[in-house]
Amino acid sequence: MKSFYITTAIDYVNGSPHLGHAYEKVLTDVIARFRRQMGDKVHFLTGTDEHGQKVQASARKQGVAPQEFVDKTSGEFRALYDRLEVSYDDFIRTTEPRHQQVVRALLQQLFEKGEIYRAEYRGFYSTRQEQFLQEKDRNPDGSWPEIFGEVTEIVEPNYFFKLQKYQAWLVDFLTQNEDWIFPKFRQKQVLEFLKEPLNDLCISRPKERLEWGIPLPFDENYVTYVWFDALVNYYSAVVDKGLWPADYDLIGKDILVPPHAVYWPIMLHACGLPPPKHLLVHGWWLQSGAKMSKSTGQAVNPLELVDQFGVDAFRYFLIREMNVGQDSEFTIEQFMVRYNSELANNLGNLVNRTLNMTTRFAGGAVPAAEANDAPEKDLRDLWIATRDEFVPLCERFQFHTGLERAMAFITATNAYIEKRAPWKLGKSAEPADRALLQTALATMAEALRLAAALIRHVTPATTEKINAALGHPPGPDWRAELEWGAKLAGAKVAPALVLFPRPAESRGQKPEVGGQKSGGGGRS
RNA sequence: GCCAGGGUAGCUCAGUGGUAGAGCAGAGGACUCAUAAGCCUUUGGUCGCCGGUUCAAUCCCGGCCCCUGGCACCA
Repeated sequence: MKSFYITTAIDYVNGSPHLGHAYEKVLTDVIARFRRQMGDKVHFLTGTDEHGQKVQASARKQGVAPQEFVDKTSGEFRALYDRLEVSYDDFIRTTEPRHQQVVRALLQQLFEKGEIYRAEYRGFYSTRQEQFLQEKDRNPDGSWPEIFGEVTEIVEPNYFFKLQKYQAWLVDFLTQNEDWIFPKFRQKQVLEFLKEPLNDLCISRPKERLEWGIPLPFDENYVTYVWFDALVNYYSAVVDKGLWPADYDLIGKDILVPPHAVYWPIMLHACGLPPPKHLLVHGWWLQSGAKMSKSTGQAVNPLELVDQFGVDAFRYFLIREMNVGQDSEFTIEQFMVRYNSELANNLGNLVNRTLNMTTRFAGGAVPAAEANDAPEKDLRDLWIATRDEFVPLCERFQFHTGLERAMAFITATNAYIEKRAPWKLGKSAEPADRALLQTALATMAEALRLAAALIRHVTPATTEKINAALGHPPGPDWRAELEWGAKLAGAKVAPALVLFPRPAESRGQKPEVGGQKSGGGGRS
């Protein structure tokens, strides 16, 4: 059994989870579920990033200890992912001892090898914001914005990691591994970035200014600053499991360069470890719609759609709408279009009419097919083509196209039903008509079962409900579930099932999705 | 400014060196098992602009315009 280790970015807990966080985890989950179905032994890691200046400041502002603060906010992220049926195998928190130990061990190792040295760090510091500022924080005229208060240039000793030393190695690695990053064009951006010489990386902060961090093993007056703390989680979580390197690290495009594409592989290389096999870089959900809803006095938080329309509808939308790697617009209108036309009208209604007709015309038991004429054969041929195309699409992360094909098959199944018109056959006592009726009922039930099996990694609960309604306990082998057969003959079906009820909106009213304002573009 | 992505039907997008595609929306029709769902038919586009290569360009090349994002020690 092939092992497949996949990670998400860990979320910084200084804030609440939003659409961007949710998307990344759902996308990773869809990949993880797909790989499991394909027979891989999957290890799926997610978690939270919990140290640093901002967390320390937020905790102080709330008058609680940092640990108490991160326990609470980390719990929020985890609760969301549980709600979204994200099937992670491990949830790592950077405040956990198992992580801190590994970070300290790696730092000690690098220090002893001379990869870390002490030097003066120079920068402009805002006392009010308790942070170093960057050149891009300046106003166009060179002054510092008001919110930073007094800004002074300070010089303090810190520890640096010899990043520049490995620049040539990294360029070489990227040149020789053209498919390291998906989508491919992102890799070009990294090489572009590497045309400029790197500086070494400052990896510490003195404890008097930042105490909420992992102490450096070789100087307890300092804590680790950011990179060795955050990035190492992918490794520390599996250090004793023999799973490194990861097959895929999923990240947003905002944290590709420099952290994941430059710092991380170099850090690993300096430690004598291989880089992850691949990075998968996703885009952002743009929400210009948030502005629009403001003008109507009704802001929309996409996460509220989960409660209103169900987890699977939400997951379906995210995966159906986004071309992995690109950006996409999130609007409630588009969500409703997908929900109504694809989930409710096309799939949901197929489920209900199938169950209803089986109950009405066959006493609630799926008959055996008795004929195989052109309509059956055509549908079956389409199924074979759809299935054969679907798996490779998923392997290339083209999940949205896969779902489109699945929907086309469902549409064809609806069309097949019209062609056979079981409601007419049901009125006939002719033996030929009876046989055709049985064939039609068997065929539509089988097609529905197959369609549900196909999209299981995106809509696990829906697939389960459909199987249950069809009286079908799925087997352990997903590929076998995709074979057209007579698995359902004799199965007792449920009389009816409305999976995706049409909302008030479709009757001319806006859905109630008011609430607090949502976040921005979808950072991880 | 540099780099990248994108600019194709009202909307969201797919696509190919050889008379432009899908879904949704719009129009018409037949049906009634079903979530007033489903099915059939159909309107609709100088494929961002200008040049070039070619028998032929939306697709290749050059230039330009517009939108989005990145340009490091921030995650």
